[in-house]
Amino acid sequence: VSRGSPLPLSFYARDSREVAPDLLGKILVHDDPARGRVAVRIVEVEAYCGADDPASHAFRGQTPRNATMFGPPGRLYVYFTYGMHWCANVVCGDDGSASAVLLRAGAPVDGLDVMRERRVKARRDRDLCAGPARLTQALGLHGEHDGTDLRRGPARILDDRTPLPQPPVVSTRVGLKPGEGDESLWRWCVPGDPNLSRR
DNA sequence: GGTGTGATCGTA
DNA sequence: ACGATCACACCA
Repeated sequence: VSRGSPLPLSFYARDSREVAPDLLGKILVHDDPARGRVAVRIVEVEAYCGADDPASHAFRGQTPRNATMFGPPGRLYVYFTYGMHWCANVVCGDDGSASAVLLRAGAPVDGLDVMRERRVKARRDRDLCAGPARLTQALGLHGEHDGTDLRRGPARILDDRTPLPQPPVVSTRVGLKPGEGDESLWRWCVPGDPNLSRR
């Protein structure tokens, strides 16, 4: 089901606002040695723009937590928040630019049974990956996957050249404080997809 | 469908 | 103290 080719480094080595819409429709896979393969098709993303973006973890400079953001593109930046959730980003741009794309939602395509076990609270399948922390939990990703090379695994992004059903729709980012970049149109999603974090 | 609130702890 | 969130209660 989840097949495709890794994306070239040049795909990731661009501004996150260019990479973000291009990530829609791509396959995010986690080949867990213990649980097997789980995979989703990416349907919702947000761009975070390094030191210039007050909403970005990179805004206040490099720390041990966000170091992966400041590294080379094509890696996974996984962070812990609200004392209980993990969220995952794709590192973009040049080495040191700290540009990244938050993965906010996916359409499950493989390993549905394992996702349901990991996300016992999900009432229906469309809740499995509808949200950044839900997606990360369903895929079985956490702190140990911070820094993963997305062209190598165990977490990877694949392109199976499936066209989007409709062109991406842009909107404002979710969960930001007023005045800290909340007005920027840096969220993209596949319109009408049932797995979005907001309907 | 919508809104409001508590959980829970690493980070700065 | 606060957070790139979630689940649940409750109202419509």
